[in-house]
Amino acid sequence: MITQSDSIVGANAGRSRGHNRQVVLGRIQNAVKIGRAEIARASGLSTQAVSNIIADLLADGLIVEKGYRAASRGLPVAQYALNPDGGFAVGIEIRPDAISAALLNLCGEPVALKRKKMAIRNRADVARAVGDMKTAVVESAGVSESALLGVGVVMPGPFGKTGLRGGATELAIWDDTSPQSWLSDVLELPVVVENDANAAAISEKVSGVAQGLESYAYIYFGAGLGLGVVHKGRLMAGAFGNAGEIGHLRVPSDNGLVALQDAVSRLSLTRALRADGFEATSVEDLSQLFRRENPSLVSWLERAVEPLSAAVSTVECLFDPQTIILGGAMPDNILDHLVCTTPLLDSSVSNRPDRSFPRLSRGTSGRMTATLGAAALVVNQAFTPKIVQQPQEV
Amino acid sequence: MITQSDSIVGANAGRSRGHNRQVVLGRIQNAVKIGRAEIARASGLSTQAVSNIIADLLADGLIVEKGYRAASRGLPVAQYALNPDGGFAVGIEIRPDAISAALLNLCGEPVALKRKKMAIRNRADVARAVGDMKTAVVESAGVSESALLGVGVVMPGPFGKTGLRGGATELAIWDDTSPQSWLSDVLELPVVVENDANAAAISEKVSGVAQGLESYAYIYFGAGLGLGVVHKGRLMAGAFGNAGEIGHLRVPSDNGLVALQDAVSRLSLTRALRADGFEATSVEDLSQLFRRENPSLVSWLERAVEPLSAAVSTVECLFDPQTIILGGAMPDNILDHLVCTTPLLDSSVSNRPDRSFPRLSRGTSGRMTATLGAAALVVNQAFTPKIVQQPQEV
DNA sequence: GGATTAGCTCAACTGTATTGAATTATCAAG
DNA sequence: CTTGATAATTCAATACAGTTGAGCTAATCC
Repeated sequence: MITQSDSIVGANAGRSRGHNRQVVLGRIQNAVKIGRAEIARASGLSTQAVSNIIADLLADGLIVEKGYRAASRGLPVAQYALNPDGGFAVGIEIRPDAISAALLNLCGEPVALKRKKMAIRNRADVARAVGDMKTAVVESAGVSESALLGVGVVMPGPFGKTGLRGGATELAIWDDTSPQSWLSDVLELPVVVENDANAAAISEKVSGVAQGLESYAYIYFGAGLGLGVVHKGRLMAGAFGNAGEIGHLRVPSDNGLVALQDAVSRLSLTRALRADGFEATSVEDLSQLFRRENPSLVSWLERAVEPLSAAVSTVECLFDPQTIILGGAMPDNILDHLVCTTPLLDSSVSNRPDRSFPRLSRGTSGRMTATLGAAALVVNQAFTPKIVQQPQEV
Repeated sequence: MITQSDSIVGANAGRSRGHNRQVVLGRIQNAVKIGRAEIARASGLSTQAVSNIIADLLADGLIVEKGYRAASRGLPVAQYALNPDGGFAVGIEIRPDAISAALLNLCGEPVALKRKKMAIRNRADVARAVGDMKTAVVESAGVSESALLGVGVVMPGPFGKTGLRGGATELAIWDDTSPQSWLSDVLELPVVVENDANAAAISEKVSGVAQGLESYAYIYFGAGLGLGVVHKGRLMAGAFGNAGEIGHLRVPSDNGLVALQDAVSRLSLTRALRADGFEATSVEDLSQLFRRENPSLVSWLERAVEPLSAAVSTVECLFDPQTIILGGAMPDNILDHLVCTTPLLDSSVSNRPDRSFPRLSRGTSGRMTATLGAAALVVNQAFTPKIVQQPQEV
């Protein structure tokens, strides 16, 4: 995703403070309600340091005091929680034919959504559309510009020149500078650019089934099929930002090996339905067809589970995640059906007796998943610190 | 690998210094020879800070001055390089029937190797064997205990209870505490525990074809087949330490779907040869059979490339690595042959026009690969800092 | 009601990195 | 061959952030 390779930098007082702020914020988010002493224990900082940072965060309005709790003995703890209105993140999803935007508060709750059909062909279109949508969504929620944490932008991958046809490549905006940097210049705000699957994955971490999870995978139904992988709390984007092109995985099906997304994806389903004379343009249409046990849909589902099962077991083998989430532009009932009916191999690293999460689960679905995810990327950054402890030092 | 989930900790003066030392060391390792000013520019630290750290590292004997270079104008830069004898890492590989050990210097060059056949059944066996081998290898190289950076231990995965049969699980040493912590107690040294594929992957980073690479994958021929993935300079171990169980991937072959390692692995080759009446117990035997164009071997190779190709394209799809390295307990000539003959899909994210590394390459091979890798894990830790810069802050 | 416990604050202290001026050694130009 | 420009390096002072230990406070336990 065209991140400028996260370079590793030296630490100094200022950067340490920034990091520690994020550590503390992350703990608060994770615990919902927590006191200073507990944060200190969990983060390896002194209570005093945590106290100072808490004071900062209060002053910045990012957190609020949330009552006292008399634990066992001792002075009752003053608890803190995120201030939902302490900051807002804009999420923008760009597709060749439409653009949508979302505004999320610090807790990851949506406070505004917009969607607009429009053709986007070049860089100027993108810049204008993104700017307009950002303004629209911010104004409709009545949020001040200064409360914006940043903008997350989602475009379908793969990014750059690859051996895969199709995708956003055709927007032809990847040529010289990275979209991340020029969008950041245009918007005068921090910008994160990701593909839809990765954004959806982070969305589940910020406010969804992946809350508290460290390592998981998200199989995303877009036009094709994408995979977002979070490992130790961080997105795994691949050397060139195109990891997780799971749609192009070769899987066995009735007619030999096919690309996974030819068997399992929104597009493959739409095509199958159309071949049988059914039309479904929205997620709701599909949901209805499923409720009515449309034979064409049922047959597609029957054909889809085997390839999907192969993909799931591949992901389990290679990533050993805590869970695999299914989500995206599909109705809940279909996703739930897939979660229930996809056979899981017994001979898998994931088939461990002591699991605390199901091997497969359903995530956020619907049209706006990726857009919400775009904003979630920004919220997530506020909570993800930079330091990873290593076992020991030299 | 049963790493205690790298928890994220707060930064303070001491930890910042530790981190910065590693940043500086990492730069020196990467550049081979480098001056303070350049390190400062590359790491985002002031020259003064780098100067102080360099003084520290010199005092600790980890680096040495390596001549002056009169660049264009100005004062000639005083250059520094790693001191090969500045520290040593012990690597130990445990198998059910044998144990081997290696000693690597700071530059990643082997200075001692040992191998011993012995049955290892329980924890006491492991503790004794590891201790003995460590002593043996350290004494044979005449290195002082105080120069030891740590011990890397490699055991074949998968770790813990999974749905996979076989593997080191049967050593039954995983029950209560993690081997990492009790071995560390026994040896009174920092210990890293990893599986063979991951160790081999890191070995290539420390002194091999992956030097300077950020994200790559290593397909490791052990008894079965393993995958080690390095992403942004760090090992990707999976939530439970069992990522990369690529051998259990279901791939298409002549007789339907099979586990990859039933078609491509040392064991599968040995079996194929035995079925045709040939015996090959060592890597050298295999190399000779290959040179003599043994028909049984040739036929196995012909059958192996298709499944291997499927695995390679799966890895490309899901990880988008800079390169995929083939290595392990196979002779160079066979690995080279596989690198050349394995078909690579055109429709892959990895098929980019601007590649600077081949999609497939050969890594270190032979019996000791994993043992060397075990030690490389320790060396690598000395160079891998804890802070990952994030695009921006809140 | 006194002892104990635990959260929290205050103030002094410490460790690191930064800053800006001074020093040194080389190259390039006159 | 001298002079000025250039860049690496060091020195000394400063700033920043976290730590430490004493002291305060408000609960629970006995």
